[in-house]
Amino acid sequence: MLSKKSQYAFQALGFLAERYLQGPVLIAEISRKKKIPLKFLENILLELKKEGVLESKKGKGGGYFLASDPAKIKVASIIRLLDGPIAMLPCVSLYFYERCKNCNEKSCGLHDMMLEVRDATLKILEHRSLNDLVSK
Amino acid sequence: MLSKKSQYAFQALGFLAERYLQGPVLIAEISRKKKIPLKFLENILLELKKEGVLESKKGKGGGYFLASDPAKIKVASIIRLLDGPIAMLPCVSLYFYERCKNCNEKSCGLHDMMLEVRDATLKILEHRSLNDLVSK
DNA sequence: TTATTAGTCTACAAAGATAGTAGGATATCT
DNA sequence: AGATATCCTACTATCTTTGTAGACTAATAA
Repeated sequence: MLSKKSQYAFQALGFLAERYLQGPVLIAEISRKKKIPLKFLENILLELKKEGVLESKKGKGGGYFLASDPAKIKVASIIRLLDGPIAMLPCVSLYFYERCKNCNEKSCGLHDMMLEVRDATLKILEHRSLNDLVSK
Repeated sequence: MLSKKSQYAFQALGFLAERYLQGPVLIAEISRKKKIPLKFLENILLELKKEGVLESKKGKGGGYFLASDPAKIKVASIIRLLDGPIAMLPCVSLYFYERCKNCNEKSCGLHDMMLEVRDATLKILEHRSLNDLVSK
């Protein structure tokens, strides 16, 4: 399951995608509209900023906004930033790979199965962007 | 990611699938062959027994064995028993469903996306059995 | 230049999950 | 009775999750 952090992040990012190119949005507004605990949201947005997903402006008229076109920001990449691996096993993870101790990957049924799951999952998540979070 | 518990469980279940109908297998043997901490494995197998996946016999000549044909035991059901939901969001889970507070499911982009992921995942895991864990 | 606004940063804390371990109780076989 | 092997409860240590607190910094406007 996605963590609360990721779930909140997607709600916030969806909101920011709707407001893309319309100037900075206050943390407090996102918090209010999306019912996300303010201080928790602060931390999440800050993290997304450090990872280059968001930009911000301080002071009056400030707030957060997407660093790039929402169509270019993949859902898969956000999950990886905040929750880590998408795969169900370390030995089938693209970005967080770790070797299995006990099985050799050439002949491990579980490995093959989870590789299939990973591919099916990424086929979806790598082709969905923040624009897909915007309700039409 | 699957927990260590699930990962160990699949190794043990794969081993028991290979030995199906060949009599009880000792916890100690599984622990040794699959390099799983003995006492941890005890707990896992006991849980799987309580859930009806395994049966056991005490005393000399005892041990664990599959309660039914490995071809009939779905990988998806084992994950649910030990780790809980397979879906990435509570609101798209079949067996652990919980309503979203903030989004309505009719028009939530994330909901739709994660529903797709769930379906793609289950399409694989619901059609794989313990026999698929046995190396050929 | 001072007050206000709004994000930045570090640290902390409570609760829960994870990954085990310990040791005695119970059932079964010889 | 004694050996074997699972059963069961409880415990612990560590990590992760889900936040909260409060001081700091930057930008704006009066």
